Amino acid sequence: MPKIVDHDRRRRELAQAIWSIIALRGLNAVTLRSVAAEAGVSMGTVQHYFRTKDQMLLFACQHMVDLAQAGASSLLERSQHPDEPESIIRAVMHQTLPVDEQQRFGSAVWLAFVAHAIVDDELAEIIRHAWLGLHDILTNQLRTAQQFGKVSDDVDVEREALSLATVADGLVQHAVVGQISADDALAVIDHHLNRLFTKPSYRA
Amino acid sequence: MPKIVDHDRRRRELAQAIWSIIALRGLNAVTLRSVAAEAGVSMGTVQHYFRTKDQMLLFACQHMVDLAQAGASSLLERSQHPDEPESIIRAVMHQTLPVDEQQRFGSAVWLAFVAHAIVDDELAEIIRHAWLGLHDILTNQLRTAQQFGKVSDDVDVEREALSLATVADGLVQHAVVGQISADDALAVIDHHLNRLFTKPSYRA
DNA sequence: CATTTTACAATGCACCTGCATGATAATAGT
DNA sequence: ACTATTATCATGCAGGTGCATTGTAAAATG
Repeated sequence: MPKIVDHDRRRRELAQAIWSIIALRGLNAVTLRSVAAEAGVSMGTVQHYFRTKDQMLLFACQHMVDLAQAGASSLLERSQHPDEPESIIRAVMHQTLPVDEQQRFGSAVWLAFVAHAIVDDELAEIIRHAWLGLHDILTNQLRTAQQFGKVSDDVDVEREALSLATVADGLVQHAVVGQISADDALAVIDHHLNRLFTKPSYRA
Repeated sequence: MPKIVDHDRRRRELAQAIWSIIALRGLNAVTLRSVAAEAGVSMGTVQHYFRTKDQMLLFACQHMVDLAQAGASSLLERSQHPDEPESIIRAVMHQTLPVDEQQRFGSAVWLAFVAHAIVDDELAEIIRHAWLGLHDILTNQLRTAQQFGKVSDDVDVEREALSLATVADGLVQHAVVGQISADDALAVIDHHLNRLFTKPSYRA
């Protein structure tokens, strides 16, 4: 095993251990030793793949962003018809909410990263970039929807995209802390989207 | 000084030191020693007013909630005319956003507490209770607005209150991490409120 | 086969952590 | 004035922290 090791793959495996610790015990429970134990390796191994703890956390966050963006990309490609922006936006929004245990897991980790980004500018840079990606997807889909007459030309696409993104993030907060259920969150999202998209007027 | 000491007042002073550390260096920079240094006292003094570090953080969070609720209460009492729910809601929402340096400070601390609440159920309880208070204010004002015909009877007050609260929280995230400016956040809030409140139809 | 490279582990170290203990001084109560 | 109370401090301690060093064994390379 010792020579043919895919470093990035190994780092990704370690990232999952990091996520587990963050979701279950919080960010300050992440130590070289706890990560090593969670991953079932020695501390030296963790050090071998991450020069410092900071870089370890940055990678864990970046990898989470990468996975989310990959999911969004596959979601975009899977939609053959480009005239379904509403379902695409709805799917993207649903993807960010803690609808199942795995997503709840991810939402908790993400929230921890966002909070830590306040005092870690490198982390903030990663998060801002991720948000920009989401923003681009939303604006593109909204513009497409406008072209197909599904969304009124009066709406400010930029503002609406920001609005949708912030609603999702706020809902994640409330859901993860246990204030609301995932269904409540979905209802709010759907309510927003229903107001945004002009329903097909019943013409028979 | 040694006998006539208002314990709660002292704890509130220490809470401010804790907030400073959280906002500037994050939650895991909060230690008995750092709090003592920030407050200009010895570590023993901090221990004298908080039995454990956990209780210290809980008090710091609870006190932040108390201050916010006091601000909201004075805001409600200051409005003589009960038929101004829109301005009240707008003021409450603006109060949560990082519009000035002090609010930015508070928003950062609050976000740190929320994120930590994921793995600290006592903290989560405080936060859920605070959110409930905000929710009550919003629903009450929305219902009042409905009685005065300022808000359509069609809107689901509960859902709309939750929607407003989550929008604010999401905007706080984006603003504190530097993705958007406070003005951007205010614009989104105003946009939401403008859609919610029926404008006085130009009838002369 | 010899050698270099490399994945992984074990350990040591200076520092920090929360918390407990003991000391000091100043006041409140009597 | 004496004593008990208490606010504050200094210090000690066991455990945890990130990181550096060293060791070891298993391949890949020539």
